[in-house]
Amino acid sequence: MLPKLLSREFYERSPEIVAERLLGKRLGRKLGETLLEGIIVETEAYFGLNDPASRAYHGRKNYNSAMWEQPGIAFIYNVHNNWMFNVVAHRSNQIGAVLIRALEPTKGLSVMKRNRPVRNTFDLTNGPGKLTKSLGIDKKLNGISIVSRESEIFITDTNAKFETSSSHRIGVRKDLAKKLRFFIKGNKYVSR
DNA sequence: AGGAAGATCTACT
DNA sequence: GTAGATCTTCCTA
Repeated sequence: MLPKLLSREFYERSPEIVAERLLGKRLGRKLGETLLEGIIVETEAYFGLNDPASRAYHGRKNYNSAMWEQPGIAFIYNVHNNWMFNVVAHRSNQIGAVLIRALEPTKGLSVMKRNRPVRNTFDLTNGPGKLTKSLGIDKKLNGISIVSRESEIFITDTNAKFETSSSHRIGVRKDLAKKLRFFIKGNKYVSR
């Protein structure tokens, strides 16, 4: 039996809830015939106009418009020459996204290493810019749906059990009072 | 034309 | 652990 694909409804909740619930889920990336896969081990939630760390803070622009659109699509943008992969997540008529910060790679490691040559397997996907490089994700995939099995990127459910923890978001200049970074406790692929 | 950015790498103490 | 260079993308002017 195929693992259960996360539906549109999964993403139609506050980014904070979705960020926490995405931990332990399986992220699949189809590259032609090849399937790359990893477990999501670290995420961050971003809100809209009231969140100074959010790409949406300064209002809707060409590059950030995905954050206003339908939950369950990819939102990809560049920072310091690194692509950031986010999933759009918010309640209806709101704004928000979840940044995928780190994965534990499970399938297609040799292809990932070709995309991003590193000595140590731990360095393959333990940061937001690293995992997009390893998985071959860039702006071309901005706005694609990830709630169909035909998608180039999709996320499936697992029944893994683990402990989670949270902290303030990494690298942001002005963070909110809430802790919006979530990670799997003790996982070796968490970025720090 | 200039600047800022949710990062990463390298080279250190 | 921390500091500095990086040299893309998209913003504002």
